[in-house]
Amino acid sequence: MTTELAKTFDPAAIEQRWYQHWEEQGLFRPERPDAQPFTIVNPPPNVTGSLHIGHALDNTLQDIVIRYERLRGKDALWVVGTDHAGIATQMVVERQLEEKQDKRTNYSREEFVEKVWDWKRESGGTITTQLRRLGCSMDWSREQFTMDPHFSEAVLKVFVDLYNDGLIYRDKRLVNWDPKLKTAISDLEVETQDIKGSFWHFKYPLEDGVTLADGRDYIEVATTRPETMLADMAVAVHPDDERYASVVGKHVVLPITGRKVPIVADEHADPELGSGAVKITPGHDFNDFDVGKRAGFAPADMLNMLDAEANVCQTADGLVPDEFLGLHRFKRDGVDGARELVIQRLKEQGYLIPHITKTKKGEEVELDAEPRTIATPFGDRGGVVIEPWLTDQWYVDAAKLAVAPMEAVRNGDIEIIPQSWEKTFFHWMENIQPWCISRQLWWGHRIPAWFDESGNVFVAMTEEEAQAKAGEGVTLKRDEDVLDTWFSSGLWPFATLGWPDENAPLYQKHYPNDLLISGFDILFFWDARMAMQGMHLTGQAPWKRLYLHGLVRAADGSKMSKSKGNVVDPLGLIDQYGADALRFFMAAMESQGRDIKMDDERVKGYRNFATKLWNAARFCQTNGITASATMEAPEATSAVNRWIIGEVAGTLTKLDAAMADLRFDAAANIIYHFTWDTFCDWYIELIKGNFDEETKAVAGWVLDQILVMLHPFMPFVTEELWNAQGDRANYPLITAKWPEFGAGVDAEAKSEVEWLIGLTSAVRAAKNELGIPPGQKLEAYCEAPSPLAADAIARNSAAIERLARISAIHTTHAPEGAAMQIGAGSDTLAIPLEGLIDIDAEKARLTKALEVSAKEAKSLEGRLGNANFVERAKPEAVEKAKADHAHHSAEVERLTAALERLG
RNA sequence: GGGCGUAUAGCUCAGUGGUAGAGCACUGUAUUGACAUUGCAGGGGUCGGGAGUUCAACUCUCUCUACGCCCA
Repeated sequence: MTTELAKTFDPAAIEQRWYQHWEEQGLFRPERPDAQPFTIVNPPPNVTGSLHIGHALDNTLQDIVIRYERLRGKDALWVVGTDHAGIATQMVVERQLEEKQDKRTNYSREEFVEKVWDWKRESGGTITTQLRRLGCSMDWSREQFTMDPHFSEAVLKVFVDLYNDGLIYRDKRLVNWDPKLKTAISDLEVETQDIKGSFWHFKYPLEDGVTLADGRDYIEVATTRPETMLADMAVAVHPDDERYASVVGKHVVLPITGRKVPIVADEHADPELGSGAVKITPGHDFNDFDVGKRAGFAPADMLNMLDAEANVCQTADGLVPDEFLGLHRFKRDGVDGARELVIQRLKEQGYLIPHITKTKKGEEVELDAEPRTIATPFGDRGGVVIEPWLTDQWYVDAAKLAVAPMEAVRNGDIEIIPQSWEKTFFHWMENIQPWCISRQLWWGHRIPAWFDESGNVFVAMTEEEAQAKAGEGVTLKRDEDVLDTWFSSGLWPFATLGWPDENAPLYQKHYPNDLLISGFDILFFWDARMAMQGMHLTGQAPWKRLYLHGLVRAADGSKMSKSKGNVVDPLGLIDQYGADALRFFMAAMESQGRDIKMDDERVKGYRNFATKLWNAARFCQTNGITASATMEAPEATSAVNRWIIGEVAGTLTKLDAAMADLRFDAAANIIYHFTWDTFCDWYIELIKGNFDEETKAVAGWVLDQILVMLHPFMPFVTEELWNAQGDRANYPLITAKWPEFGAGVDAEAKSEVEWLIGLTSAVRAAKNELGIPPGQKLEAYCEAPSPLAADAIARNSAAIERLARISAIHTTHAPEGAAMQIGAGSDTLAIPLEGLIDIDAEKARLTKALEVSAKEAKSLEGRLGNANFVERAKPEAVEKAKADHAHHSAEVERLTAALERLG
């Protein structure tokens, strides 16, 4: 029994119902113990996150692939879950405390972490509900969280193992320090922005009457960060710079602190830039750190002048004047900081070299500093300027781990799609820096390292093991820090499957994963690190293919951002147009290697497409066309039925090819055009009024094939229609079988139907151009029809009458007088129109067509007359040119004759 | 500074070494039952500029211009 359908498709009425049904019935991952596995893991969104348009794209693509593979009979597993998002989550909970005039440090670590868990239980993971609205068919029964006990266990084990392998180590060096969040972050979490700043020039006096060659008793240095002069430890000049050759090895006495620091020769100093001399602050600048090391300063001896909040503290040599202590590094919230005070003092003491410039009027003015654009590092979470800060942190030796993934990409074990990303991948991997993985947070995986009182470290899975290593009676204190969230999400492809238990059934069957789909924006953050960790820990590439998609941009092409207020909410689009339409939009717009511009009109167009299909199904139902019972195409005798079966076969072949290449846009367009153009506009029109048993069976079968092929893209409407078409005996579409049948293209049927279509189109076009009412029925004459035409006419008179509005085609000579000349295939039909049309209009129409064909024929003639072409071109190209030439020549003849007949 | 990408119809985008397509928009037209969230027909592009390779270039190479992204 079919279910009667409403006149208009209403997505909201069916989406939730079907999603619930699928999930409750366990249809996202049916038991298929013997089937070939197919595995995708989703990029775990932040537990604090909510669905944005980028998630919608990413997850739609994954769902299309997973539904496709599930339909193809595979044991398709889509792993889903969220990550604990160390900084983001801790910030959310701290903000909640702030609202109650409370703060984290009012609690013990354990109490605070418990509060985070409370938050997670209450409000975490809203995105998982939102992914359901998009129709994503993940295996929710195995939903994961990076802080789950088994996952945490894996993370600690990885830390311990990598430490034992010498791939994780503790080091004192400069890190990117976020003074707002008071934690180290990795270099990937730093975003460089150009901001307007200043370049100050100072005099550093030379000690003991030493002078430069030109007699000056000072060295000029320049800086964008004057406050750091409180911790300067040297002045560097280029070894080949003759201006300073005589003072290398001598000292300057710093203003304010009175510190005596050496002048060193180092290639870092660029003679072309400014004075050629640079101040060196090894404890607060990455370049200076290296210069300092070369100059013989050990990291432990490098001066530090800032605390964790970037307020000035006393340096080890005690030379910073009291008035600076406690000041913020620079002006903040309208309050002057160390920078401003340093400038003031230098100016007062005559050490500031003013910047002379001219106004627009040409008057000379004196400024404290030269205005400059400065590339400034900001923390991507906290949004404040990053401070290079000298601390002890844990590092991963990324350079060693990067070797295997690079080899995997080179030898094809990992295929990156689109391939153009390979270069970016290699460039980053080849220049990879040590990865700082410790974070000064409370929420996250606490580092399994214990220190004794003399600072010796013991790394172990548990305190007991660490104690055993340290020996009895030794007092141990656990490292306070937690691990970078990406360190744990890098284990996602295998730790979600039961690793490190290598015998875990899921791991055995579903690792390595088949495919990873992610935005290119996390290629380094996540994808590369997964590859590094995966290859080292499991010995295998975590996935065979890596598909990178672009960003979804606002309609004007700008990046979506909350601050710009141009964020499009995918849930709003779903409310408005339905999840199926949004999904289809994402698929149709996803051409490899390009960002997607948001276009509501296009989403609307795909909503219309769903409605079109809905109405086609409705039409089928009212004519007794119902669910088919076979995979095989029904037996067919009529040309139209044989033709449409062949068209399904062709569509299926093209669709499979597009899916194999992950060409989502091509796949979507193939099924779209088959459904709308071929099935709705031609097949249904051709069979109207002729619903014999064969036709009903074929039409029902074709509609079923459409529903299956379209299902990965539009799961809701297809499932609804599938079930409305008849009793499927507990055989839901989501777990149905992908089309599989023996029938192919029937060439005879194809030419016959194409002849019919050609005739119909030609008649419609001619009538339209001559202003004859489209509904008007006419008679035609075809004196000597080709065998194809004769058959087509004899077998399809009803369709010709209904579609082409030709009531009869006589195989006799057309009566004298004005007639419309219609071409169909190689045949010409004359349609007498005495008194109905303007003969001049018909002549004009034919002349226009004649000119087109004559031009084409002439051009092709020229090409075929070119010996070079005939000899050198591919035989197919020559053949095609010959055929085209024959066609156009025939058209010229036909149209000329037609014009002659008109007189 | 280095790398990558993009430039095709009014807009958003496909595209192949053999002479250019889709959706939307636009124009004309159609309404006694699948669908006006529709049907039918149509107009519209020297494929960013220039040079080269080739019998043939939107397609391959070089170069220029514009825009975007990443890294330093």
